[in-house]
Amino acid sequence: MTSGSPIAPDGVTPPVGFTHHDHSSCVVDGLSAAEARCSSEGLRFTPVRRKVLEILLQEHRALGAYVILDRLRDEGFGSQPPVAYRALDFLVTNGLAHKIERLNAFIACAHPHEPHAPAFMICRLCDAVAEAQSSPARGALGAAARATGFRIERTVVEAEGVCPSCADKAPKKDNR
Amino acid sequence: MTSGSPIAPDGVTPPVGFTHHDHSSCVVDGLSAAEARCSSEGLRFTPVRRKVLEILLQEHRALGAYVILDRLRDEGFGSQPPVAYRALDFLVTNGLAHKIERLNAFIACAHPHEPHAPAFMICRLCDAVAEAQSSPARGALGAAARATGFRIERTVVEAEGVCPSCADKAPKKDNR
DNA sequence: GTCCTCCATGTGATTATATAACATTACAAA
DNA sequence: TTTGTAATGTTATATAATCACATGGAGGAC
Repeated sequence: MTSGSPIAPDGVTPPVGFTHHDHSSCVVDGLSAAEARCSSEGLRFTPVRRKVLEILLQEHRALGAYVILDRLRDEGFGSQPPVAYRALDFLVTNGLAHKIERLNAFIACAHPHEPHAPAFMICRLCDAVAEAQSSPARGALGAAARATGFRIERTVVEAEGVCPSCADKAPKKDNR
Repeated sequence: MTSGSPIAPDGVTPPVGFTHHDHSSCVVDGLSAAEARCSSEGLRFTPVRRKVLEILLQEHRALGAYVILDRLRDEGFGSQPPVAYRALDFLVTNGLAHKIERLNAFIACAHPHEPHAPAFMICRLCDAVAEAQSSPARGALGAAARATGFRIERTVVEAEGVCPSCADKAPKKDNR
């Protein structure tokens, strides 16, 4: 979506989130993609839901529900937890946002156009989160599932580590 | 570890957890493996820690910290949250147990012998959890990490779905 | 347009999960 | 035996998520 993503040597498109990019377009594009999706599917993209998505789109980090709630209050919306949780539930259910289980926090979807199995890279130094695609059915997990007869419906794939810019800043192996 | 694991057609050893097996040996073997590991590495396998691992080993399900805490109290240990959380932290840190992030709950490690990147299959109907191996560096996530320069230190891989025995009981596609 | 229904929002209260801070006790090494 | 360190216990609190119920607003049936 964002223009100018460099193509890595092995042909994989690296995800946005750790790299410099035109961030204002993230917000604008994300909101209009959501708008399109909701109108085409008959979903109600109400002010709270829109505002929550906008808050999430403003940073490539996962935000806790209570941080979001604080910002909602500042904007004049309700200030009780269900306000935030309901909007987040709507966004997650409809693929416009994801929950990062490791952090009990939420992030805007980077690929809101089509259904996908997301995977996340979480920097433990700067908290940046980048979304990539996963292919859970392939690989060791898929093989184990087939071997046991387990039917996979949804996957959580999250990698914790150090993003490139933090690795540059602290070139030593900075294991906490 | 458990004797008699059938080998699936494609050569992958299916994980214990969904299949019938000699469960008493899970507990016994798990405790003695932990004992061995701790003594070889100079770790203190204290009564609370041992009891928590025993509680976890008793079922192939993830248990919340407060469930564990209840059982600890029944056994005469301290009854405040840190008692459970500290023991769990010890077990997780030393690879004797894992946290299932999706459930905010804990499970005994099924492969306590060597370092590994675990993957879990969680049945949403009966709550059974089986541990398999993952290979995060291979596959799409590893490619994305290499493409961005992200250094993976730890991965969370959890699949939610329906285990074979629940699928047999409710053969229809039982999407909740 | 009016009514009606459904869904969304707002609020207070509560439950669930996890950590902080500090005192006390057990262990092991010198 | 002294002494430092790690483990345990307790009180209190922080953080995350849900329940239950009242209110309000958008759209369809008529």
